[in-house]
Amino acid sequence: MAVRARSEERRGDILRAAVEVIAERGYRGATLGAVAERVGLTQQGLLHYFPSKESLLVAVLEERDRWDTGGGSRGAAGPWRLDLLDSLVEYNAMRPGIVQTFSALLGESVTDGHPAREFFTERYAQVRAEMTAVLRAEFGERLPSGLTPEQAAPLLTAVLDGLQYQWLLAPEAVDMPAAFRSFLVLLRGTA
Amino acid sequence: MAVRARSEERRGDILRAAVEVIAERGYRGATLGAVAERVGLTQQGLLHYFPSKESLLVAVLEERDRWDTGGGSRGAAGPWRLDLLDSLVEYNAMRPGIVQTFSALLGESVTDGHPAREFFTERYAQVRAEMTAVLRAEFGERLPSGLTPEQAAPLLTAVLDGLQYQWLLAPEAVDMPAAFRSFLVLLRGTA
DNA sequence: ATTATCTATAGATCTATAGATAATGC
DNA sequence: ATTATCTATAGATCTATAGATAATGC
Repeated sequence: MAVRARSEERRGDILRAAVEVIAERGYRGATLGAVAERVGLTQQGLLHYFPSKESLLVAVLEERDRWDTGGGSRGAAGPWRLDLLDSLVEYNAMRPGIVQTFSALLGESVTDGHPAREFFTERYAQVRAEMTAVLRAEFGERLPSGLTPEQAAPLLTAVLDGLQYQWLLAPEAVDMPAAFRSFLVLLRGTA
Repeated sequence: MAVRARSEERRGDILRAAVEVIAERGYRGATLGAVAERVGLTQQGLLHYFPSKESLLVAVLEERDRWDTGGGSRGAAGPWRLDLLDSLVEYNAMRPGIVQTFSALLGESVTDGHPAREFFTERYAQVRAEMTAVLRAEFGERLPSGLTPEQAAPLLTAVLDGLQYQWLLAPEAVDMPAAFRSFLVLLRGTA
């Protein structure tokens, strides 16, 4: 039990280090050696915990999934509300590292045969469905603009991602939370 | 003159091949050998035209700039209109390769010290300024929602990028041009 | 002369496998 | 026994430099 606990701890350390290194260099640019060094292991020592580079990426993505769906503020079915999304954006604005990791991975994932491609494809289908539910809960079948929740959901999703890139590239110039609130004004039809 | 012409042609071929390979593997994953092979050269032969991998990337980005600013439909100062943006999105939806190249590069560019980072930082500042001008031309100082053009411009930009990722990951599920038109509905306040 | 390409190769890395060694838990 | 790590290393690549060779334009 104690051993298992220590082992789990080690894996957790490695995952955190991997998230950092991916933020800095992307998945393709990340090396097992760089991740290992960050937790005080040799590259071969790291492979004891994750038998291949791809298995490490998969673990990072799985943790992300748990974080997304297990996080306290909502259940897996997602009782998100627009104002909670707002808080999420504010929260993200305080964690540039994680935002950078997943923005880099999303970008890479559109290339052919990328090991995260399927993850993101499924994830976005799910996010669109959730956003549709949020919008329906907030506005019913029609937003003030006349759009349906199904029409607005991909836009809401796109704004979240697109703002992240702009903010990562120019954090001084782009106030991500304020911009997101402006988008909510747009959805609600008026200030 | 004939030599210069042939040389320029070769460089153009190499650039096109580089755009393809970057779409498939990103910049970090792209190899000079893969690009060279696509134009029937050895890797060392390619280095005669571009002395380093980074110089090839720079040339790709410069060509993109020329394409963006030199394209027939507007001058460098950018007499864009919202309905022309609409056409641009439709045009992009027919060119998944190029969209993939620049979406992959944007994603990579947020990682530390990426050679395209400065390019994208400057480019987005410029795009936001242009979008602000477009919105001001269309709506004046206030959109129907009450937002200022400055507030709406990053959102317009974000939607363009975010929709591209969703579309690249699931072209069957996401109708990018239709979604963009929905966003225009949102900006205009009503259908 | 200059331009276009090629062969050879140095010098770096990277992932992953093999196998040894030490420490831990029954 | 099992777990945790390490050293050694095979096998692939990759970028970039050096220098030869052939072709083109004065």
